[in-house]
Amino acid sequence: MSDPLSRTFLALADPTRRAILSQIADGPLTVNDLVAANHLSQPGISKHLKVLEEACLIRRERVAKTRPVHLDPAGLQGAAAWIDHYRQHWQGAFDRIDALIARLQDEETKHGRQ
Amino acid sequence: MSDPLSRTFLALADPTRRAILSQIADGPLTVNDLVAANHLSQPGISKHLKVLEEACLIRRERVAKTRPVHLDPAGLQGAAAWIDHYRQHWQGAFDRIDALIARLQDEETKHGRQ
DNA sequence: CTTTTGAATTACCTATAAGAAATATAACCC
DNA sequence: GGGTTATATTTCTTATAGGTAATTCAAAAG
Repeated sequence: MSDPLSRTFLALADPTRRAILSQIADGPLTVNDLVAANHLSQPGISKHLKVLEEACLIRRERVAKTRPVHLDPAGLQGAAAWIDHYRQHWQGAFDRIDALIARLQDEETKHGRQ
Repeated sequence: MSDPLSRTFLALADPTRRAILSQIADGPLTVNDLVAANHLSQPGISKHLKVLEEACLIRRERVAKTRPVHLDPAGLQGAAAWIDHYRQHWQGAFDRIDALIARLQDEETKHGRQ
């Protein structure tokens, strides 16, 4: 219903789902592994996995009875690209803030001296 | 209620709010400017701005009657940091995919020759 | 002080999300 | 086939999001 980027950010806007991504970062895990790692019911985990899958943040394969869950770079690619597009602006803002802080500290120092 | 990172990603999970960030990327705009730019009611815009502010994605100052809206790098800093932490994994996945594609193309070429 | 304008808040409605519990599907084992 | 295990789907409830309209607040202008 909503656009892919919104789906991706929405999927990331949940601590459990971010935890799942973190847990599969170093290799695939089964749904049961994820149920054990996140004290949540199995249907709850499956629902989160569906959200992550529709956001292209994970992929699921089929190994015998289990469905190992993998990181999918595609969804994160979109989010990272969007953020990168603004990074220069933020960087500019960082620089301005750094400059402001430096200036204030400098003036404070002068005050202290007088 | 939820953690800062979830608030930030949730704030980014809406096209109108991303549009607002885009519109103020090159300089502050007033609420009325944003109402005109996004066909949405004024209370609607104000509600989005509140979400963005609580996610530390914008700041609002007070100039006479108007409240110019600025980008705030703080919120995006958190989101970017989280994503960067995983970028290496995705990059690894990218590389594996690239390698796979290259290998498949190579085999296809061999097939074509035979 | 009254009016006007910019913006925030409230009230309300509808749609969707998150959670648990129950049930269904799918693959393996005997 | 029948049982078991792994996972998905459905159903229900509660909470929250997003939208509009009406009201309120705040600052400026006359």
